[in-house]
Formats: sequence, C-alpha cells, structure tokens
Amino acid sequence: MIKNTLNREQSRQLLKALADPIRLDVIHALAQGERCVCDLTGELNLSQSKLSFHLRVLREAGLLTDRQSGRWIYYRLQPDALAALEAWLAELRRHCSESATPCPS
Amino acid sequence: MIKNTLNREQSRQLLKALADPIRLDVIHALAQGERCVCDLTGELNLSQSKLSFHLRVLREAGLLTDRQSGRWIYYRLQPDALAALEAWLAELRRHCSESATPCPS
DNA sequence: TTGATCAATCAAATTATGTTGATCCAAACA
DNA sequence: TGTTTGGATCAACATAATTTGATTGATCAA
Repeated sequence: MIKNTLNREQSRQLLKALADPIRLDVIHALAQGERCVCDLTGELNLSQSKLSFHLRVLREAGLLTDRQSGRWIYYRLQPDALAALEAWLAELRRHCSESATPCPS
Repeated sequence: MIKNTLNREQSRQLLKALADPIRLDVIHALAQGERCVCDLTGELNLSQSKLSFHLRVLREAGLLTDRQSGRWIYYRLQPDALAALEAWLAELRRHCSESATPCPS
C-alpha cells in the first residue's frame, strides 16, 4: 500500500516503472478503465510474455491491481499511487526557486 | 520548453530522467533551492564526471536550468516541468476506475 | 603569460533492463 | 478424466544505461 507521502525509494520505484514506452502504453490503455490481459495484448499488439513482464513491473511498483475472474485476469490503475506521485512532485517545487549564495563562499 | 499538456514522449523523458537514485538525490538537493555544481559534488559525494553526466540528463529532459557566473555553474529545478508531470498524472486517474466489460465478450 | 580550478565530454568497461521462445500452472469445458 | 486456453515464469540472449578515468575548454588570479 502506498502511503500519503512517498519516501525516496518508493518514488523511485514508481518513476522507474512508468519510464518505459510500452508500460506507458499500458498505463494509457488502463487510464480509460479496467482491461483484461487478453484484450490488452490485442489492443497494444504485444506478445503475451512481453505484456506479462511489463504488467508485473507495474503491479510490483504498486501502480496496478489485478483481479481474477474465471480464467481471465483484469488489471486496473491504482489512483492512489498516481496521487501520491503528484503530491511528491508538488512538494518538490515548493522551495525550488530560491537562489544560491554566490559560490566562493 | 514544456507545454501545459505533455505528450507520451515528453512524459516518458521526464519520468526516465527522474527514475534514478542519484538523479533523485540531485533533485532533492535542488528542491531546497539553487546550487552550484561544486557544492553538489560535496553534498552528494559524487565524482565530478558522474555528477556532470546526471545533471546533463536532467537538464536535457527539461527538469533543470543552469546559469553560469564566473567559473561556477548554478543549477535549479524547473517547476514548470514538475507541474506538467503532475497535470499528466492527474489526467490519468480521471477515468481509471471504470470496470471492464466481462471478457468472453 | 602561466598555472590552477570548475565543469563538460569522450571512449572503454561494467551493469542493468528488456526481449524471445519454451515451459508450466490453473480454470473451463467437452 | 483429457484437452484447450489465459497468463505467469524462466533462461538465454540482446540492448541500453551508467561508471570510470583521461582529456579538454574556459575563467580567474598571480
């Protein structure tokens, strides 16, 4: 479970999971709502094992959850994880505009 | 310059640049305000060329700007880039909670 | 000028990530 | 049961990213 404020390691995991073109395709597909794996392979034109690899990365980062129904597995985005990243980013830019003290200090 | 809404490639660049432990250290240091490269090497205990490599990645992604003053170069976070990523994330979670239509469809 | 310092860049070596095809497992259905 | 299908996993390979140490260019002070 993702807490409200991310530590450095948690944010790194989320960012690393997101920082891949195929995984961004998956994320964008799931941004429209839950999808079954079998639909995603077709929609994104990916081999089964390739998609499975990337789904695992995203799931282990906490960005996706899955549920099984019969023999199908449905994935969806975990909005909490996205919100936590947003909060982390917002925090970063709070003080970032202060100038440095000139350097031969 | 980063526009208000990021396309897939722009967001990927930003995420990839952020998704590294050393670069996150840099980001966190700069979140407190502008810093000179010479201070960062000491603060983060990095070799000069290593820091320079990571600063370049962050700068080319649009996350940092630099300015020269004498022989020192100062880096700071670009809040626009962070804000753009936040907006991108917020957009992703708008519709993501809709359930899939059951699969033998 | 000359020598020293800050920082960027380059090529070579290392390490981390992603891809492929095969295999395995569980659910469904004949 | 036996067979088919959806998905996960694994090992071998391919590709991409990072680290290192050396070199370079620019600025400054003596």
